[in-house]
Amino acid sequence: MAEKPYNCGIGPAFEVIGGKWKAVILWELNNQTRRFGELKRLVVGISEKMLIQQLRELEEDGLISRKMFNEIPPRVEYSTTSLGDSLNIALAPLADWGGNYAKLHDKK
Amino acid sequence: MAEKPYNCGIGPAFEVIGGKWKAVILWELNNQTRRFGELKRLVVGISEKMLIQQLRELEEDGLISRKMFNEIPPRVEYSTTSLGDSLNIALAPLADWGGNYAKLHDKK
DNA sequence: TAAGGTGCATACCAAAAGGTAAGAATTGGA
DNA sequence: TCCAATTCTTACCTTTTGGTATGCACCTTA
Repeated sequence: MAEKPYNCGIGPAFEVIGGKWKAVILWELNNQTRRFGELKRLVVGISEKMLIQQLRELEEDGLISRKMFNEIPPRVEYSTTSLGDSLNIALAPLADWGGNYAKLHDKK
Repeated sequence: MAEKPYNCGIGPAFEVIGGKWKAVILWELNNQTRRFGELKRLVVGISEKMLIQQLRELEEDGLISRKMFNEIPPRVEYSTTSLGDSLNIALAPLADWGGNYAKLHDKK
């Protein structure tokens, strides 16, 4: 998933938050800092490998930032950047739509 | 890409418009009916196979409708349903965001 | 001494998504 | 007669994505 050019913004947006997990992860970081373990619990069904991989890519794209504390056991906190915040705002209507759609299609 | 449950609407939404093409296709149908060939030209880079496949799935999910005319050569027109319209509305902020993001990252 | 909590990394594999190429059906027109 | 236009199908393949399993490093606590 990496093509150009696009005649609208949908293409670039999906390059950044496409895939199964990224939007959900970013959404969990909306307005709150989360530890790695927290995210693992919140994002139901994700494996550690995927979580790390997606967090790295979100970081590379400037959507989230990572803060590491030199403690034992280790502690790492993830939070959105201002760019990530702006994306979350843009995702909100889509999340609403998805919520309604899920209700209509009786997904428990 | 087909899991449940989700704790937010982002999951279901991405089940429906996830992937490389669907959102772009739906976007091209925003407020206008398009023929198959038109879409092929508008959605830059898509193959016929992908276009048909994605159109079929969008139809199954109730987002677009297909009108076939018994003419030779054949003519088929695609347009959004009201559900598809509501999704396009929800996608608009994301498209805006993507447009800005693309500018910032000098993707020509 | 052993086990557990944390945040990773890595190797290997399976599944899904996407791409390429070819062809089918129909009729009008050169 | 042969080709063009249009929508769609099919077979085959490559790439991407995601999943499972395992291990590491460090310290705390039992």
